[in-house]
Amino acid sequence: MTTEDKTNGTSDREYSCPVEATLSVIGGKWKPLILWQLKEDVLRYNSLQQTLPGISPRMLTKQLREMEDDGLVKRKMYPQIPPRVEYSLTEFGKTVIPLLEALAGWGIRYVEQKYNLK
Amino acid sequence: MTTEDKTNGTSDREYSCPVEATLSVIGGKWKPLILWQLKEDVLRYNSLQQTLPGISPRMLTKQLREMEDDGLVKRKMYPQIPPRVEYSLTEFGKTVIPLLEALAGWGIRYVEQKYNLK
DNA sequence: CGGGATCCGACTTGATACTG
DNA sequence: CAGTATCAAGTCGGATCCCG
Repeated sequence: MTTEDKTNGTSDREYSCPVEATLSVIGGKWKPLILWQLKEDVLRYNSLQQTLPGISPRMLTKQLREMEDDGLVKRKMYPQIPPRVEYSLTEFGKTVIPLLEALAGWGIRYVEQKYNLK
Repeated sequence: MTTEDKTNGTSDREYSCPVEATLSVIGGKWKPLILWQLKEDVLRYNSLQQTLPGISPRMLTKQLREMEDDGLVKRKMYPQIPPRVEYSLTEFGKTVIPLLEALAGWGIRYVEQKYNLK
């Protein structure tokens, strides 16, 4: 961590609008997908990577760390050789699921109206 | 409009996930704010610009056009000198408002948990 | 196995000046 | 008034390669 490369660094930001705050938390390219995978499962790093089509380790780690910092995701590591790390949603993290469902629901209607009526 | 500059061109994209689709529509930096302003008012270009703190004309136009293409915003122009253009939400556009409210609601809880519990 | 460190290109946004 | 045109800067995500 030298000149860092923080992406959505949600730390110490001020939000003029709470919608912005939410989007900065779930708006990462892979975050919705990751959250969705963790919805009802505890998953290891590699399992996550396999369920996500084409995510690079860099991105997976980065987005997981950010969501960890934001209190959505819990990281549990077992000090073994080889290491074993499990990711899961925190209680607070689970509160985003309905939000994701709402976003998905609207997205479906959006796609419909776009390709039927236009 | 020569070499084009399309940003979130939501045209002809394929979404593996409907959440992505939604975010591409409302995820622009100023879009939530613009939609919020239009929630119950019809506004002219300049009025919009004045209610948005620090948006450049370029961005305002771009995001409005995208939302117009996506069927959220209606643009009505009166061919006068000087010109008069009014922006408003379409019926479909109004369906995003509850979504924005949900996002805002969660954002508020997020900020609370972040600064109280940490 | 679960990452960290680098480097880079593409996309997104901003600042400003100008115009029908 | 309601935008365009242009140029510059910032941000995000991807590709590797390497390590404990």
